[in-house]
Amino acid sequence: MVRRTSLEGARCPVARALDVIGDWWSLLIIRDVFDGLRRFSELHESLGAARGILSARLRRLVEQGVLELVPASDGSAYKEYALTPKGQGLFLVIVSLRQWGEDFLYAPDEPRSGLVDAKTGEPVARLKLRTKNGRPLDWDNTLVKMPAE
Amino acid sequence: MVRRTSLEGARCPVARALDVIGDWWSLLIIRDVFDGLRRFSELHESLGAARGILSARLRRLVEQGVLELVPASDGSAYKEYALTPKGQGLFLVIVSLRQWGEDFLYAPDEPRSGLVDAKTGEPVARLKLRTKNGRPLDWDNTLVKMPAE
DNA sequence: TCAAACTGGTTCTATCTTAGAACTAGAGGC
DNA sequence: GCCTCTAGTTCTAAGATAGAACCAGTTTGA
Repeated sequence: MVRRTSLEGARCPVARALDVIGDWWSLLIIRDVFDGLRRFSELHESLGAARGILSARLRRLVEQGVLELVPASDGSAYKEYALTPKGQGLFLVIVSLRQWGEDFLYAPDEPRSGLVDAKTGEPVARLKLRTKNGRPLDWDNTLVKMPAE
Repeated sequence: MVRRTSLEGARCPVARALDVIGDWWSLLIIRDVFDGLRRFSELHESLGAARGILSARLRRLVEQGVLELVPASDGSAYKEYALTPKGQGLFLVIVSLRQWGEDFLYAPDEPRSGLVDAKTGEPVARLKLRTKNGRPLDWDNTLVKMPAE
């Protein structure tokens, strides 16, 4: 880790989250696992990260309970990486990053990939902020309420 | 930057997004700006980042069009940082990180902050994945469709 | 008015991380 | 059994960060 100041005990959930998956490679690893890559060598080839770094990141993600090592699905004696429920919970983080990237980081006419319903091919809708009652909300109409303490 | 391999031209929007805001400090800076902090000294105090690092990150975020320098709102000759539309687009990324952090990074009885409607105090709902038609969807029923090329 | 303090940085060095290559132990294939 | 593949570990050079020191322009206040 480069940031020597750990955010582990921070009051802010965003800071805590970034302390776990806010480094250079973790979210890309997790994206690849969501995309079906499981084995060390697959991840190494896909990401191009140095093996030492990849190894350290995977170990940390396992320690943090985001990934777990399970027996390889091809029946060999090797292991592969799988998302825990905690790791699966990161899907919307990936989706929000994807949607932002599609909106602001592509030339207007540049071809781009898109997330679709695997069964019907129907595109996934843009994520939307709503109140618990389902009323749409903009960011400038929100505020963070601190615990009563 | 630590990652020497730039992801700028990557085909994947997640990779492009992380190339812009995937470093150690950028998302925390943006979170603070969403929370109303604007001035260099406010951000420095809130984040505890070294001044040199904070300065470099802010400059990069301005270059990337995520933040912009505007005249300070107190009428002084100083400037302050504000979110551009591109920066405002990151709100759902912050919200998804916040919700994940609240779900998985807090002890069950630990007090936590929450995002609410500023006008009514009504809590913000969990983000939910849906198809364009509004049908709820789980992560394991999605796939990434590549452009026709 | 003019010195002191504040703002918003820049620059410096020691320390830590990363990239990339070389090396290794165990599993599989022939 | 021998060679290759898998999944790492270890090594070094190069690059990034933390924290302190420094500095120019702005504001305060006696």
